[in-house]
Amino acid sequence: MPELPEVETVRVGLQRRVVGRHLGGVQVAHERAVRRQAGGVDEFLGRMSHVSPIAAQRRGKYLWLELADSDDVLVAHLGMSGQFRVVDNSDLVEPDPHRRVWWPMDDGSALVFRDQRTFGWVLADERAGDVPTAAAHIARDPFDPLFDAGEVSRHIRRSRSGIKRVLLAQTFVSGVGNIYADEALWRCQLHPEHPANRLSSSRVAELLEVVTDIMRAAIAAGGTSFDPLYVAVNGDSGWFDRSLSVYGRESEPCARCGRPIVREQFANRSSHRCPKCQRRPRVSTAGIHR
DNA sequence: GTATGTACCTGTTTGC
DNA sequence: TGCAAACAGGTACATA
Repeated sequence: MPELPEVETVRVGLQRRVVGRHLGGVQVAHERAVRRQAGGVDEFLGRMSHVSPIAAQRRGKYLWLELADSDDVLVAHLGMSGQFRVVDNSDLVEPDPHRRVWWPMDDGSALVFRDQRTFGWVLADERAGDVPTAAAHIARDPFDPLFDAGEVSRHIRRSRSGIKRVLLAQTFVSGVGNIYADEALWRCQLHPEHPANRLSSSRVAELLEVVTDIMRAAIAAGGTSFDPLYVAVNGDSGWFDRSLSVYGRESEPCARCGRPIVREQFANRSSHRCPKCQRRPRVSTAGIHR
C-alpha cells in the first residue's frame, strides 16, 4: 500500500522522468479517477491538457506537479493501489483495464495513472499557500523542513483518541499508514488504543522519531529498487518482507519476546501487535504516562 | 470542535 | 470446480 515512502519514490520518479517534458492531450478512461473535480471530466480535460510540469512535490501521501505558465497544479492521491508509470507510447495500444488517465509526452513516451481499486484520484487544482487546496488540511510530514516535532507532540497529547488512530488521522502528522503505524507502535511497545493524552511528551517524541526512522529506511529501500523505465509503486517490494516486525506476521513469534503476534480488528482494518510487549493500558484517574 | 463509524471499490483469498 | 463471502485499507463524509 502506498504510504509516504512509496509516494516519495513515485515523486522522485516523476521528477526524473516527467518534469521538463510537455504533456499533450489528456485521456480519461474512468470518470471515478477524476471524481474530485467539481466540473467533472470536461473541466479536468480542459485544465490538464497540454501542460508542462516544472516540479514534483509531496506532502504526506499527496503528490502534485507544478506547471509552467499556470496557476493550476496537477494533484494526485494514490489511494490503495494507484501508480504513475512512464511507458512507451506504443504500449497504449495494449488493453489495460486499470489504466485510468494518461498523457502522451513529447519524447515518445506517455505518463499513465493506473489504479486497480479506484481509491486513487487526480485533480486539476490551484495552490493555497505552500500546498494545493486539496492538501491544505493535511499536516506536515516528518521530512518537511518546517515540521515542528515539539508542536506536533503537544497537538497529539491533546487528543483523547487512541494513539494509532491519531497516527493515521493525517491531521497531526501526515504520511503514516496502517503498516508503518503498526511497526512504530511495536518498536515503542505501545498498544494501538493507548490514549494519546495519557502519553508523556518523551514517549510521543520517541514515537515520532521511530516512525520517521522506519519511513526513512523504507524510502532508501524504494530508491534502490527504482526502475528507470517506470515511475511506479511496487506493492511487492521485498523491503516489507525483510524488515517488518509485526505487520502481516500474525501467529509468528515476536522478535523481542517470542510471544505470537496477534491481529485484531481496528476501525474497519487490522492491527498487528505483540500481546506481551504491547499491553492494553489500564486507565485510571491518575493517568498512565508510560 | 472533537471523536467515531461507515461507504467507497475491486482483485485476491478463503471457505463451503 | 464454482460460487459467495471475507478481506485489504486511505479518505471523505455523516453522525453523535
